[in-house]
Amino acid sequence: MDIKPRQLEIMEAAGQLMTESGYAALTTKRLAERMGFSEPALYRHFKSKEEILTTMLTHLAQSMDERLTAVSEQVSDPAERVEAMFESHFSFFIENPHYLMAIFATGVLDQTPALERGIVALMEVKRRHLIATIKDGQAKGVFKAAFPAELLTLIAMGTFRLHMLRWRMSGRSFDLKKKGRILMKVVVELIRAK
Amino acid sequence: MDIKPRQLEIMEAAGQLMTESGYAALTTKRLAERMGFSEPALYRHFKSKEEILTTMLTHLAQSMDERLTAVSEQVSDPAERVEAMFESHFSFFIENPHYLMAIFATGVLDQTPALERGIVALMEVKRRHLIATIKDGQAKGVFKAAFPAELLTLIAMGTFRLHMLRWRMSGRSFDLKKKGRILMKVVVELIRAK
DNA sequence: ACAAAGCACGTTAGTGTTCACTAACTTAAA
DNA sequence: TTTAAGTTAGTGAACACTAACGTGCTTTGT
Repeated sequence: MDIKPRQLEIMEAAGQLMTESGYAALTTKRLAERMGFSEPALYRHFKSKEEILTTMLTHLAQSMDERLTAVSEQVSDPAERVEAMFESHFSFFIENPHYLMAIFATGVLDQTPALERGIVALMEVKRRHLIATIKDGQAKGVFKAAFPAELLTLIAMGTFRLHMLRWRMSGRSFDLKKKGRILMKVVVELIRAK
Repeated sequence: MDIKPRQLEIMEAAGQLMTESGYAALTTKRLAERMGFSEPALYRHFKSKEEILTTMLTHLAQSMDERLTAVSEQVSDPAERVEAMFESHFSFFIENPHYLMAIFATGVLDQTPALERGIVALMEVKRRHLIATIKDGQAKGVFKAAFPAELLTLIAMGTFRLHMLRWRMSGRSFDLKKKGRILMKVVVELIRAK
């Protein structure tokens, strides 16, 4: 499925609205307003509001997969690779803040199974890359092998997510990337084999 | 502010609806239906829908504060205390599943500042208790002193939150407490001074 | 070469549904 | 007789979405 420029604009505007003021703020009226055209014009580009969001999520999952694959190819040391992956995340979300909704929207979207599935799929992409790296690190003796890689992965992802959430709840009052780099470095040091 | 029995019933029903099917599922119509009376009867007990939710959040924050204070008094060893705190959390949410909404609803409620504030306050309660315990542990040489207690706290809380989220997204398909106990034990071992 | 047909992308006006909440009345107990 | 806790009926506002129409560009048949 290829995405047309206008569709991309709409997705960006939709993400902006959600990121700024939450899921409930994303109404067809406001979205059309921000796009500078009338409400029904939206339906020339997407068949429903739900389709806008599912398209965003699959698009995001794909680009994240590519990004993390690139990081894996470029950074060979597992510890450095874990840090690079999160660094890449921070950069991405700072450059594409309209996609932040995918991280914060959990639990909002439960009434629409398609959206829930999209979010789960996105988390699975990140998990897959991270767990592979941590297992690699354990095999190479870089990370502690005494604990299951699944649990270490969960710790790293959970830390990342809460960091993002706190950044948002604070009204973006601190440097996400700078603090995040320090934080994820602590996580890496904690799981590093001494 | 004391809470009447009928108010408690309504809060419980509201929490159930949200926990089962998300925030959007909580409508005055459905809530009245579940309570077995008509919609306007709700307004004899709460002046608005928002008040139901803010009351729930402050009520929860208070009971959580008491619970964590009790744990702190009963368990003196910092490492054991951290584990006991999360153990207490798991037990509480299994016994009071209607309060799960407070953990999952983040980002849903942004349009209503009062709710956002309630959620932030709740997280602060948990954070305050946890950080005090971790600092205590660092002072006693139980936890690694090389990293700021703030960051270790964030790692522990983030891990807990993601564990809860995964439990929910899996359709409660695993034993929250059993897996959670193992997971939080790993976190404690990671931050333990060797 | 060029009109006709089709299509992409807008418009205005309006659909039915659902929402949180209110007005006014009833009833039983204190 | 006041009050707490219900009722029926209905409010306006917001929601996602549709019908029908306009208009200019591109493709196509001859």
